[in-house]
Parts: sequence; structure tokens; C-alpha cells
Amino acid sequence: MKLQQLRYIWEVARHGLNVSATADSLYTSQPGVSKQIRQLEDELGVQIFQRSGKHLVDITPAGQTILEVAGRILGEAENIRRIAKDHSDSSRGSLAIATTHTQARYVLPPTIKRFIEAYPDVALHMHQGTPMQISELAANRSVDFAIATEALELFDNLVMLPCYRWNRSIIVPEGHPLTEVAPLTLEAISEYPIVTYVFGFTGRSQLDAAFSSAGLEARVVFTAVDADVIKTYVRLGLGVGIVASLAYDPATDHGLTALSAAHLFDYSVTKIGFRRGSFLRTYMYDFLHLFAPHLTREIVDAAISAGSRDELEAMFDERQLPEH
Amino acid sequence: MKLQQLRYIWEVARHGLNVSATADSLYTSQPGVSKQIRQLEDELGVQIFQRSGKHLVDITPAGQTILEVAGRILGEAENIRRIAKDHSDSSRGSLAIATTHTQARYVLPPTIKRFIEAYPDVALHMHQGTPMQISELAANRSVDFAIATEALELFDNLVMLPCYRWNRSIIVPEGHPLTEVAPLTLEAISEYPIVTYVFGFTGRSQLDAAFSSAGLEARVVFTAVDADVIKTYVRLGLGVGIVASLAYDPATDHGLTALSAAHLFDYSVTKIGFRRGSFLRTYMYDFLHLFAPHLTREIVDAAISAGSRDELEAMFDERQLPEH
DNA sequence: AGTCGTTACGATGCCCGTAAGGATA
DNA sequence: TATCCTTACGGGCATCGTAACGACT
Repeated sequence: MKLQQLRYIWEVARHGLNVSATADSLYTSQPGVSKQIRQLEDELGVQIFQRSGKHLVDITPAGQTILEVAGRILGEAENIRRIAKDHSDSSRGSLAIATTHTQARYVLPPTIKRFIEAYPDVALHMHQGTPMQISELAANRSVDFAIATEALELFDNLVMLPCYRWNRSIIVPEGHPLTEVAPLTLEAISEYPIVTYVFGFTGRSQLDAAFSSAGLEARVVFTAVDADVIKTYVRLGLGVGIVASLAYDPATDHGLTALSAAHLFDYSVTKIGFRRGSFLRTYMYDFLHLFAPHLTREIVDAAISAGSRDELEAMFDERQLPEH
Repeated sequence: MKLQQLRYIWEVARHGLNVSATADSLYTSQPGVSKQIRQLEDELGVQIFQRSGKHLVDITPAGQTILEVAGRILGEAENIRRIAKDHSDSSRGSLAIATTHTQARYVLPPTIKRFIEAYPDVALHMHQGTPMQISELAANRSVDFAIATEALELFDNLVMLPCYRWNRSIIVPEGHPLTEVAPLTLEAISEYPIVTYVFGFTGRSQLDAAFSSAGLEARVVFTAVDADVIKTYVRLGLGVGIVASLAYDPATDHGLTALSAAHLFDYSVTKIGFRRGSFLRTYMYDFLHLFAPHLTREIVDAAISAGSRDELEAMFDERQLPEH
């Protein structure tokens, strides 16, 4: 059994059992891959792939189990490389982060700025996508960290650390009638058409929950994945915007007024997630700490070794998280 | 990076950094091992072993971390081989069990009998030792299962499943004055010299605890690791024996009377343990089930994936365990 | 007909084992 | 001096890539 054989079966499984495509993606020849797989099967004495004639058509039950273990082995092998790099060249490496527009545009910039000052030789890769997409990237190890408010909890091979909590503001054109309503209520808001996030983004689920539990219907006339677009349409008079408070900047958002709605909605918690079992390089721990100061190396290590998700959540008191 | 290189660094670490001895144990040449280790270090760019001149004298911090991960990888590689064997040849294999005299002599025989009937082609290896020794064998993967009442909980890389509970009997020569005492009390027993297990064996700690919490001193005049020896000395009139009830067989233990002491001592729980992360072959699951009928495959799998030891213990109600 | 996996074959390169060299305790 | 690791060298074997073949869609 060789690591390369495990890599081959793993990649073949990932490529839909297409050996040719796998060989291309690994920059090697197709017969080489075929042969190694066959040799592994011979050594182990079981078929890993079900063949129909000369085509691989399925994964055998034995193959299924073996592939799971092989995946763990390959992940650990990657960890060894990381450990070595971290000790030989602790300031050099790469950090891949997947996140949503809201984080990338409004929250991450100061963290990123400090990070690249501290680690100028770490190549930074930012990926933007839906909460679902970015969670999947982290679950695949395509990126090191996923940062989002939603969807992370759907992948149970992600370690998920709460970072900060935030709430929403109502964004209206200056002089809008709602600016005169004090205190602001859901009823008052629901008089107007609403412009907010697409479902599945940036705490949208909590927003809907608040309206429906108050017995109101939010008349959402426009949805977008980012606050910039939402603000643009609020300026056009399409309706009132509901966005994360942190997406409003009085210095640059001319012509708009933000009204805090923190008393109307449950706060949301933004989390950072990474694949369980990944070795974190020193600069990764430092990134976590820069992004969320309560995430010290000790806390993160404790969270990693927490058995269940319940145990992990018990470690963090949401009410004490920093607020944005 | 190759699996063999990981095996080499792992074995060298296990052999006290002696490359020659390691090479011998692996039936290969010493320069080959040296070279592979050096190649791995070159590839990773870090020293794994600290050298003084030409001698390996220590493990570097990087090496320490790498060795931990390498150990996991090698364990998983072993799991792959087991998985393959289990699918290709489910009735053939080997099962190594480490246990104490009490289990081997009084408890295991019927289980073993049924097991070898069901799996005649599984080679069975039994190791006997102190609870500490057998736990270590399981923690090392030198054996598949460790069965004992004590010490298993000291190794946190063992999954530990409760099997049955048992209590003690007082063994006296026929006609001994204690046979007239009803109900039997600790005070009455403590009038006589006691013959029982050596400390660290077969629930000895619970025995001592019962006497001391009653404010009595047990006058132990002879200790042995097994009940056969204890019974021999009770026959000689050295004192009264306190042994696990299951070690008394009225059919064969002529000249001795057993008086139940279940009301005087807390029961003890015998557990079976195996290395966390080990793949269990089908016949291993079956062995567990034969030994402790409540340990079905589902229960065992659930116990394996339990996060913490607390969570695991919550799965089993000790009072509902079978009694021996 | 085109895509795909297996077989065949030749060359490169890696791994292993023996033998000799140098350092340490 | 004895043990131990490194270097050097030669034989054997595995791996890889090209090319041709056979199967399936």
C-alpha cells in the first residue's frame, strides 16, 4: 500500500470514476493510474471499484469504507506537510478564505490589513460565494477557513467557532417618514415595501422569523446578496432596506439614514469554520485571533478537541461575543 | 512522502532512536532506514530527529508533532488492510485478547468456546497480565481487546465498554464459624485474617474502600493474583478468602463454602477496551456480542463515536448490566 | 465513431543491500 | 574499542509514459 495509490483511488472517486480525467488532473498517464489501482486491489484482495467490462461503474461496499479511511490518511499527510512548513518557514505559506459579500466588504478589511502587515509572505486567497458554497469549500479543504452567518452548521465535519454577533438596521432615504417613528416597530416597517437579502444570506432566516412570529407579513419587493445593491435600490425609493448594521457607514452612505433595529430582531452570530482534523499553521491561529480576539490558540485547541457540537457551544457564551 | 518513510520514523522513535535495532526489527538494512528518514526530512524541509554528530539523540518539536500524525496514518493504513480482509475473507483472521487470570479462567471459557465454533479459522491469541499491562497492550495495538475490571480507564485512547457487573463472596472451609453468622457483616469478617487479590487486581480497590469506609481494618495476610491460589490457602486455614463470586464453583471447589457478600461491597464492572480508531472486523463485533449480549454492533458503533467519556458512560446504565 | 480502460514494452529512476568510512561514548 | 550512523556503489525492481488493443455507449 502506498500513499500514491490511496491518492489515486481517492481522486478517481472524486472525478466520478473517470480514470482518464483523473490522470489528466494529476498530470500523469492514465495507464499508470489504472495500474496502481489494480495493484492496490490485488494487494488488499478486494475490488474497490465495480467494473462493468472495462468501465468503472460503481464503488464497492469495501471500497466505500476504504475510501473514507483513505481520505483521512490523505488529510493527515497534508497535515504533516503543513507542520513541516510551519516549523521551517513559519512566515511563508498561503491562506485561503471563503466568505460572503457582507464579510468581505464590511468586516474583513481591517483584519486582512493587519494580517498582511504581520505576514507579508503569506499568499492570501479570498473566495466569495453563497454560505452553502463557502461551507462546502471548507468541508473539501479547498479553503482553510469559511466565514459566514449561515449554513456552516450543516456540515458536521467543520469545526465552527462563533466570532461576533450583530443585528440589523433599517435603511431609508433621508427624511423618510419612518425616521419620525420612535420607537421603531415591526408594524411600522411592514407598512413599506422591503428591500433585503436573498434567502440563505446574512441572517435572512432570522429576519423572516421575526416578522412571522409577530404575525406580520414582510412585503419583500427586492432581494440582493449584498448591501451595496440593497442601498442603491433604497436610494431609488423602491422601499426600505433591512441590512446588517455593520453594512452602513454614515461617512460614505450619503442620502441614507440608518435606524437601529436591534430591539426588533434576534441578533445573528457570524462564525468561522474549518475542516475538522486540519492542522492549523501558526499564522492561521493568528488570523483567527485577529478576526475574533477571544479566539486564542488555547480556546481554539479546546474547541477542536470538543467531542460534540453541544459541548463546543457550551464553551462560548453568545451574549459575551463582541458586537459589530 | 511515503508510507514506508512514516513507518521508519515511527519505529525508530519506538526503538529509542536506535536505527540499527529498528532496521533489524523490520528485517531490512540499516542504511536503507537512515536514507529514507533523511529523504523524508529533506522533502519536508525539517529535521525530525536531533543529531549529535552521527547519533540520533532526540526528537525535534516538529518531529514530535509529525510523529503523532504519522502514528494516526499508520493506524489508519492498518485499518484499510483489516477492512479489505474483512470483505475478502470474513471468516479468517486473528483475534488477540489480553486479560487477567480471573477472566481467562472463570468468565471467558464459554465465550471462547462459542467463538471458535463460529469462527474456526480465526486464530485466537490470549495474553495474560496485570490490568495495567493488558491496558497498555491494547493502547499499543499489540492486542485487539483488553478485558479487565481495573486500569482500562487510565488510557484515554481506549474505547471502554462495560460488559457485566459482579460482586464478591467470602470463601471459608466447610463448617467455619462465619457460616453461622446471618446476615454476614464486615465486622464479623474482619475478625479473621483475610486472603484476597493483590492490589490493582480484580476490583481490589473497591474491596479496600468498603472496609475503610466502615472504619474497619482488613487484616490481609496473603494476596495472590488469582482465585485458585487464594482458595488453596483458604483450604490450608490461613484465613477467609474474598474472591469474585464467579470464581467459586460448588461442583469443583470441594471442602469450601461460599457466602455471598454482595450486600457488603459495591459491585464492580468488568469492561472491554480497544484502541480508539481501530477498525473492528465482523468477527470482532461478534466476539463482543458473545461476551456481552447487550453489545450489539449498533451500540458499539455508537460508543465509538461518543465524544467524551461522560457521554459514553451515559449510554450504559450500570444497574442494567448483566450480572455474573 | 468516439470515449474509455487494459495490456504490452522499453527506459528511467528509485530502493535495497553490501562494504567501507568516520564519529561518539 | 565497540557501537552507531553516514556515504558510496552496484544490482534489481517498480514506476512511468508511449503505443496499440479491446469494450462500451
